[in-house]
Amino acid sequence: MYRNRTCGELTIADVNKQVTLAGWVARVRKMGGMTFVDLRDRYGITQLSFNQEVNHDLFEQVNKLGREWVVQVIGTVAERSSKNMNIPTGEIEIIVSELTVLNASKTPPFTIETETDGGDDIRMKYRYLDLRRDAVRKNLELRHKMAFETRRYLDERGFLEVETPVLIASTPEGARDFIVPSRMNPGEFYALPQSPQLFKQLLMVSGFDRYFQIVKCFRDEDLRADRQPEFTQIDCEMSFVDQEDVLNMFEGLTKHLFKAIKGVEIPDFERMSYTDAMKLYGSDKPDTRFEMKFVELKDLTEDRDFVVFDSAEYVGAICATGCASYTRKQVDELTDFVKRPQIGAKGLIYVRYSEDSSLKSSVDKFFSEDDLRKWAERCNAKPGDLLLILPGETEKAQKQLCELRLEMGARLGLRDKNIYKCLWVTDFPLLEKDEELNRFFAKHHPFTSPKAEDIDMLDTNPAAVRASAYDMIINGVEIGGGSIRIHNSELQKKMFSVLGFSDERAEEQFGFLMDAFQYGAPPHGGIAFGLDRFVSIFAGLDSIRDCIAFPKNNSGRDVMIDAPAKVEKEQLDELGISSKPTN
RNA sequence: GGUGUGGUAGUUCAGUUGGUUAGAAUACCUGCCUGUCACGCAGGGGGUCGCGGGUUCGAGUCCCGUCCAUACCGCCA
Repeated sequence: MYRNRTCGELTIADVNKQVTLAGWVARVRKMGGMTFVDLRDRYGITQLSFNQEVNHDLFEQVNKLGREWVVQVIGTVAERSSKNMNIPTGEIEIIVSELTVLNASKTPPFTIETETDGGDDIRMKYRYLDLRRDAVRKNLELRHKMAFETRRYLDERGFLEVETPVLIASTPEGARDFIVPSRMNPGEFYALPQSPQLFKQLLMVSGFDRYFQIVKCFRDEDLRADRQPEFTQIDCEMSFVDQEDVLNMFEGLTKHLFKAIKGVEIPDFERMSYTDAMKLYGSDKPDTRFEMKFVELKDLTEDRDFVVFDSAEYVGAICATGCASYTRKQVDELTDFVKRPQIGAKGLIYVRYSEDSSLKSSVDKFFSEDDLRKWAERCNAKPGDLLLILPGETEKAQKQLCELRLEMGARLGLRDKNIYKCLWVTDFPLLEKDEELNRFFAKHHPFTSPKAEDIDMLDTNPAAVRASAYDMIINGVEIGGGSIRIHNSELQKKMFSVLGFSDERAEEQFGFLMDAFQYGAPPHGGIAFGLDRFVSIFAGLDSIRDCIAFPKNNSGRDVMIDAPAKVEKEQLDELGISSKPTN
């Protein structure tokens, strides 16, 4: 037996007990005639105490220990003469009688402490050491709890977890697929799933009316702080449901997770149509922790010979509460912010609504104080506020104003990580037009059902057709999304035709689905959550990498195992693949 | 593919206008220390300034190229 207790559980109640502990040497403090060792496992830290006079040989032995050595000790729990109330085990220590080195360790490249001195790069290379740190370990524990509570909630409601294949076929729409060559079928390839979409719909046809799966998905696209090439979804599907049923079920799941894990009661989610979200926040995933909604000023800005406004399709403003005192420098910073190429505004117009009720703007040459007052009234501005105005082509200006709004929210401290605002965005457009290719793409995916009342417009005005699709947004992060699916083969065929698929191509790619729909497909719909993002929100993380045990870096590399890597020519030959020499 | 930021000791960073032998903290090693818990004190070792080229009497510092990391844009049904 290596141990009978862990390093996080012994308290004053255990005094005089003989215990066996095993763990890692976190720190050795040599005091001359005494040495203290912090012994660490994933449950905590327990202090070991060694006295030169009590056991000279043992004392010699302990003074040879280095950081991260793995040791086993047998000893007696004792009350400390000087206590450390900062740690749970701080009232006791182990008077060690026997010490066994189970394994020595090289000095780690960075310190294994809550506040490590290691940068991202080195921590990823030695991720197995990074994971010893409690900050990182806690994220994985949280992740486990969330997955566990999700399973509990869904199981209690009759959901079955069913595994779907990882080696599937590539499909044309959506993200780039990861491709896997088939040795037994030379020249042919599997693809890794971007989601189990088709399989879960087929499971509905099979009668598994409540399905879920916590499942890895794969997308071969560039990475971001919130995007990994392999990521985990809580994938769900239900039969005999309408949109309202799905929303209620998974609003319930979300509330359950908040309650069970964070002890937070979340009120009923706000709901917002896609159109409103775009109009009021310039985003289909608005951060609703703060208002600062867009206000349209176009009609109030006309006929003053200010060409910037007159030529603009849209003039939008946000009201930054209490920011009238912003200095020239601060306003310039904001101007530079919106002029960055990533945002691309030409400039920023401001109106300062001073405490003395006077109004001053960067466009005083064209507008009277009365004009400005009308703007301020419409924005519901009070003395002391600052209006920030961006003109331009509607979609672009709204996007820019959205970035500015988020920046202002951050500057004003309105994006508190401990506040959670949950939101359903609904009524997404079914289709999105690619102007270059002059064809429509599915905004969600090609299996999303149009709203019943909009189906007629599929022929006449496809762009106006709304989908029974919905996203769950928490604090401006897209946590999940789903839709009611098409379950009728004729409508599905129609959808493919609107998307520009020939009958032959639709048949070739998705014939099995339309076949299945002809064998009694029930009405169904579902949703998928990004578990990594969900955990990150709960943990207050900026990057999903911190809640993934072994994440990829920005270039899609695992720097620890050094993947991806070249393979032997023999392997390629066997697969019938010729390697293209690269420079 | 693009834009910004960064790359200096094991690690995290500082390094002025281009000017002596490139510094600090921490980690590591040695010694002292019987109640520490970020122990303390004294001493020591440790550098291809990412890489390549250029300008210059002289480059960590300026210029060009390149690689890597990172945030974002494009992309992500």
